Amino acid sequence: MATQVKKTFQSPKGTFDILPDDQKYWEKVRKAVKHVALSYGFERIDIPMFEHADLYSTAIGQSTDIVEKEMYTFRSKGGDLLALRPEGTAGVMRSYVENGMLNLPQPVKLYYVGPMFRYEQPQAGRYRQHHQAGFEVLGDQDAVYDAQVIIAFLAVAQELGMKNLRVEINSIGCPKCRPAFRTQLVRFYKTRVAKLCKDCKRRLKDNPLRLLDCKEEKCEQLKAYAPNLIDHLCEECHNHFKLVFEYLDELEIPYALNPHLVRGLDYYTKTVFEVFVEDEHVEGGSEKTHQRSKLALGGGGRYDQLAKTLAGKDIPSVGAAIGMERLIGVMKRQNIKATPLYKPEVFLVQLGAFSKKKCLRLFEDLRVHGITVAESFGKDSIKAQLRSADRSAAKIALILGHKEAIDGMIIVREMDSGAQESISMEKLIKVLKEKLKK
RNA sequence: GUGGUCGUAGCUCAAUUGGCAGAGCACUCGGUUGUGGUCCGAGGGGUUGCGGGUUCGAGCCCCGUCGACCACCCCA
Repeated sequence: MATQVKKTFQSPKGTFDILPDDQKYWEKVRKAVKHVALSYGFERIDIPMFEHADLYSTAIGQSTDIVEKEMYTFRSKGGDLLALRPEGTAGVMRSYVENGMLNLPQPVKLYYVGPMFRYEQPQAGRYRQHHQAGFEVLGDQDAVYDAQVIIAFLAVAQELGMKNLRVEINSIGCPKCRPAFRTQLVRFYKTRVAKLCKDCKRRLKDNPLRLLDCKEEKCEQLKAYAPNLIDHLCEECHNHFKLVFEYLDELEIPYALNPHLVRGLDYYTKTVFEVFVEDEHVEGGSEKTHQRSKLALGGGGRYDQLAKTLAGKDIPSVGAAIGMERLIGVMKRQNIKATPLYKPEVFLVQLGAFSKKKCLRLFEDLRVHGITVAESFGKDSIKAQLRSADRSAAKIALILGHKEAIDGMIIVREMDSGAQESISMEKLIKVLKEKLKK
């Protein structure tokens, strides 16, 4: 062997392992998403984790941050320019068109769960590989679905027992009314350029709508006087927006109109929303102070223009995505419990080579009867095995000594009380099922 | 991409001015016949994130680098 060069491997920047101890939270979230999705009629779809890169640049927009600097693009050996998916909606729409879902009864409701990839500076709750659960309603323009997507989103959080949620909602208009508004906005800010922060000066040229999203103090002040999108919606957008409110009100969903809410993806039209949670998160590197702030759990909106951009088709749609890492982070901070996935019911203790072989068989018998068995076959001493049994939290230990193995008997020990009895092997399954109330 | 704080055992953290790298928890084994938890004892674990430099001597000082966290930016 060549000289050993020490290299300590770390998971790549912004990625992380989901360890066994944490799986229970992920399982709980996946279960809630699945249950809610199916109960609202969303069926599962799985799309590739990479697509042709131009699918995203066309769908999301050339001048968005995601496309400009956050995409993982690479060339395949065949020369195609591909990209790891930075979000789910574009791929779902591509699949809808490609698989002729236009011929299904409309709308088509789909949900997905899986990793997304963005090349960004990581922070807590922000990763280069993160996971989203998303709902999409494709092929219907009715405002009722804008509301339903929001309701489904909240239902997931509610099913998990989450508190302090708030929906912020806005309408960013459509190609009929937005350009006129944009012109007006630019006109307003052009006379006040001097008062803007340097980022907003840039935004004024590239993406004026985002001016409304700035958090700088001086820009905040200007915003108060800036023209409001919702005051300049065309009649169709206005009526649509009003209906969304009416549907949310009908179900008494608490929401707040945020006229400055703008989302960073080009494909949105009409309704946009984000769901926030009042969260306690750590601020400051060394001096850790806890500060309450609102954390975005996810968001979404209507994207009636996306299919036109992508395929020249008219497929009005609306969707939302939940950030799973953030959801789980909040669950932990709100002390929401998840039950462990692995809970052995009985622990098998073997003594001696003959017994060990018999136990291997017994393990199979118990397993096919639906009893979860744990073991530490690698250990020989009864002491070590019972210690493992104790830590496994199994209710019952089965002890098969050499003598019992020959006589066709086995010792059933209740771990809590320490009471134990020797019974014949034939009765074992029956006795265990009684004790475990199966 | 820019700036700030921080990296010591699996985890939580010590180590005086630059002077022998430690503790608790966890893990493994033992406390005499085939019985766990409590208790007692022992053991395994570290190139102090990594690479250079200064120094008789570096966990500590300097430079670089990687990573985590925070802010900007943006978002989930």
